[in-house]
Amino acid sequence: MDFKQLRYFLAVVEEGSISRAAREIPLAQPALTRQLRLLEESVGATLLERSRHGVSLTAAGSAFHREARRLLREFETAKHDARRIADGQLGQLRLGVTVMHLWVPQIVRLLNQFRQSYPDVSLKVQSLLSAPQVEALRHHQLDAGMLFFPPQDDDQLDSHCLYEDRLVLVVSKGSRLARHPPKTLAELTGEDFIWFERSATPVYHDKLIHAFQRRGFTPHVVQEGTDNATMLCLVAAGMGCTIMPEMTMTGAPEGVVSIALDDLDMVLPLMLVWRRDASLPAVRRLIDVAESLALSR
Amino acid sequence: MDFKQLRYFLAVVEEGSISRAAREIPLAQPALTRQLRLLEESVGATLLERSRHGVSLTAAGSAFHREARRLLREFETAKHDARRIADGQLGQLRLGVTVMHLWVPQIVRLLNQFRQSYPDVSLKVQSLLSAPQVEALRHHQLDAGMLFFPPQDDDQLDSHCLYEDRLVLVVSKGSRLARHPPKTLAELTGEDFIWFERSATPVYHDKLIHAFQRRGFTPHVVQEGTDNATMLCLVAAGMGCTIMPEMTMTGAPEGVVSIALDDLDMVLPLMLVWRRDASLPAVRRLIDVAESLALSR
DNA sequence: CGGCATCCATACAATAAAAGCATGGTAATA
DNA sequence: TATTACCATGCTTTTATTGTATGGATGCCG
Repeated sequence: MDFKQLRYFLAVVEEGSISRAAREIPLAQPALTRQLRLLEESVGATLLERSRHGVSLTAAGSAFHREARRLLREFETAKHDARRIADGQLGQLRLGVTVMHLWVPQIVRLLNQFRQSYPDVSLKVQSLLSAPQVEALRHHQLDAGMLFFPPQDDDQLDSHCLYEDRLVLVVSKGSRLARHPPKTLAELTGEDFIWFERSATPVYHDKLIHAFQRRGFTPHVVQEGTDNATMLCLVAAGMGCTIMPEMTMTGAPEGVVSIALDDLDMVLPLMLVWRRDASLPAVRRLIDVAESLALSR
Repeated sequence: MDFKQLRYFLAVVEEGSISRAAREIPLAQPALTRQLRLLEESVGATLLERSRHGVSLTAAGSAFHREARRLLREFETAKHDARRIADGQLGQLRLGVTVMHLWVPQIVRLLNQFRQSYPDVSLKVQSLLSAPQVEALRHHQLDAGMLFFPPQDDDQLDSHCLYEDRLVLVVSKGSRLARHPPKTLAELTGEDFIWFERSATPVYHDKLIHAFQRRGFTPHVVQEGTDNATMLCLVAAGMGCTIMPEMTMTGAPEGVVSIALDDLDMVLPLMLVWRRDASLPAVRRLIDVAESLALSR
C-alpha cells in the first residue's frame, strides 16, 4: 500500500475521470485503473462509482478522499520538518549557561542573534554551574553549554572558545582601595577577601588559587559565596574585596568599582561545549553564530 | 515512497537494530538496510544513527518517527472508516419525513430502532411534504424520504411500503356526527368539510377527491389547511369535519373523534423512498430496519 | 441510424522495483 | 585471537508496476 496510490486517487478525483487523470500524471490508463482497484481492495470498500462519463466518489470514497489529502499533506510536512531539524533550523536546543553569564551583554547578544537567525529553534536555557553542565551534556540532558574549563581532550565533548575574559579586582566605592587603586597583587596583602566557595566551582576556584600562589600571594578570605551577584553585594556592603571575571561586572550593583591589576593576567576562557557526535544539528548552528559574532574581547 | 517503508522504519526504531527488525518483519537484513536508505533519501535527512550495537534515532528521526506512527495509525483509521461507511455503519443520512408522520409512533419506533442499531450514522431528519422530498431526493439533497405516492416506475427512485394507512372521518367531540356516527360517505352530504389545500399536497388531494367522486360524493369545503395539526384544531373548534389518515390521529387534540366509514376504503401507503443507485449504503440499512420492524398494520 | 469519440476493463508483454543471497568490514566480547 | 553481532555492498532472482493492444458500452453528431 502506497502513497503513490493515494496520489493517483487524488488525481482521479480531481479530474473526475481515470483516463484524464492518467494523461495528467502521466500514466497509462490501465495502470491507473489497476492501481485504483488495488487501493480499493486494500481499503476494503468501493471508493469510486464508475460510469460512462467518468468516475464519481461514493460516500466512503468521499470521506477517504478527505483523509488521503490530509495524510499526504501531513506526510510532506513531516518530511520537511525532518529536513529542517537535520539542518538545525527547527527543534529544541537545551543550553546550559552559568548564572554568572546570563547577564553578560556578549552572551545576551549571542542568544538574541541565534533566536533571530533560527526562530524555529526553541532555546531552553538552563542556568547551571560548569561542572553540572558537563555532566548534563554527557547524559544527553543538555545539548550545549557555556562554561569555564571544560575537560581537556575529552573523547565525547568538543568545545569552542567564545570569549577570553580577564580577572579584575572589585572593591567597594568608598573604600581606601578605591581611592588609591593598587597595581599589583602584592599590594593586597592583608586585605579582606570575599571568595568563591570551592564546592560550587572547584576548577575555577583551584585555578584562581593556583594563579595567585604562583605570584606568591595568598588572599585572606573572610567570607565565601556561591554566586557572583551575592558576592558583589557583599563587596558593596564593605565586607571586603574580591576577584571577578571582568564580564560579570556589567550587572554589578552601584557601590562597587573594578580595578585592573598588572600582574593579574590569568585568562578565563568562556567555552561553548557540546557533544562531539553533533547529535543535535541546531548545536552546529549555535556554534556558527558564535563564530560569526566573534565575541573575542 | 511507501507506507511499507514507514512500517519498516517503525520496526527498526522499536527493535533498535536493523538486523533484529529484519528478523521480526521478516525480511533479509540488506533489503531493510536499503529501504531505510531509500526512506532517508526521500525524506532528505538522516533519520538513524548507525553504530556497532544497532541504530538510534537522530533528532530528525525522532520527530519523523512520531509523525510516521501517527500517519500510519490515521491511515488505518481512514481505511476502517471508509469500510464502515461503505457498509452503512458510519456517516450521515439525510431523511425526509412529512410533518404529519413525525409524531406517528410507528415512525418514531423505526427511527429509534435505526439509531440504536447504527449509532454512528447521524440521522438528519428534515420535515418536508411529499413532493419536495421527491425533488430533494433527485437533487441528492436527501438520501431517503418517507412520503405518500412516490412517482411510479421511476428510473431513479425506488421505494418500499412502510405502512398502509386508511382514512377516517374526524369530527368534533360534541357534534351531532359524534353522537350519531355515520356509516357511509353518503350520510355526510351537506356537512361542512375542512380540506387539505391542493397546492400543499396535490397528489394526495387529487387521489382523495377522485376516490370520493367515485362514490358519488362531493364534499362541501368551508375551509382549507396546509397541515393536519391546524386542520384538526379547526375540527376541534367546530368549524366542520375532515378526512385524515388514521395514523396521524395519535397526536390529535382533545376535542376530536375519529370515525371509520364502511365505504371509505382508500388505502394510503406510506412509502420509504430512495435513489435506486443506492448511493448511500446507510439507506440500505434503513430499509433493512424498516423491513425487520414490519410496520404493516 | 451508424460511424466516431470517449469512457472503463482486461490480457499479456516489458520494465522497474524490491527482496534474497553471499560477502565484507568493524568493533565489542570472551 | 577467535567469535559474534552489527551494518554495508554487489549481484541475482523474484515480485510489482507499467505499457500496449484490445474489447465492450454509451453518448454525440452528421
